Amino acid sequence: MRMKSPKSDMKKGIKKAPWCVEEDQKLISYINRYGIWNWSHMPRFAGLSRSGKSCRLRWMNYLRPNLKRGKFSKEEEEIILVSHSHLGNRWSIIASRLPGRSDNDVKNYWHSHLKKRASKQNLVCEKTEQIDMTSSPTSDTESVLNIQQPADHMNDYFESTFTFEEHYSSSNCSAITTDQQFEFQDNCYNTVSPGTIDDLQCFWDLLCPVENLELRNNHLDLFSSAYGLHDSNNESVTSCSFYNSNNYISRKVPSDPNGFDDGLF
DNA sequence: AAACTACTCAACCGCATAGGT
DNA sequence: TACCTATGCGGTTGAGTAGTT
Repeated sequence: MRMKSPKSDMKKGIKKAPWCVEEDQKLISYINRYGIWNWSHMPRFAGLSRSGKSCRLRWMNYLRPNLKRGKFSKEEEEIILVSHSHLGNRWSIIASRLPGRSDNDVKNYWHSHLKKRASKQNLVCEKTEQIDMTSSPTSDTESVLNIQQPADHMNDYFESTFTFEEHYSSSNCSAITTDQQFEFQDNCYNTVSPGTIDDLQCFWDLLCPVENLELRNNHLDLFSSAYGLHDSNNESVTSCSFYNSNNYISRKVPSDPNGFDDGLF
């Protein structure tokens, strides 16, 4: 929507205008293939005349999988209202309680729909009353604030890569129960990735253009992994997440690299 | 139908912070 | 320790759209 491009901004050949379909497709296909490893270098490798910031914003607010479009539900409105009354304008934290909504969405919705309503109901957060994160929530809001706690834990674990909901959005995965959520959470905590996937990604990113190589498997990219897990038989397994152009898929495979034989490497 | 107004929301800006050198 | 770079966040802007007169 913002169309103005100050002359100073044009110096570096960085485009500032609404994204077109072609640009979206370039960004999506790049991320599908290589994942998110460096926003600032991404535009150059993806062939986009955009800043890394702009690419990140476009992806986070508009292009990433499982973003909800359309109207906010009553429940979502309530979560925003109650959360804002305690947290103030901490949109990213509030948005983390609303799966599929970006902080920008929540912020816009607040300003356009909820601000007036909240002030009428005296729900606007006073600066002096902003929540002390170390204190317990009051009893009347506790239930609302706790609704998304399991998802929050998972979001913390996966940080900027993908959310718990996205992780389980694959059509290959049936509905996930609360017990399964906690089981997954317990499995994932305290595990440390040796970083080999990142190393491999960088290696390919650097080598492919130079050597004119193709990844052996470009329709199913390894997205993340967690080592040091054990299955029900106490066998050592590695939890791997893949992105197959449409969905995230989670699989547990034997930790022994020799047992990892699905043609990826 | 035209003009005006209010609203929506995509996108940019500036700042704070973290991590690397 | 200082500096640099990358990232994330909240504030703000302004074109497009919907509603009203």
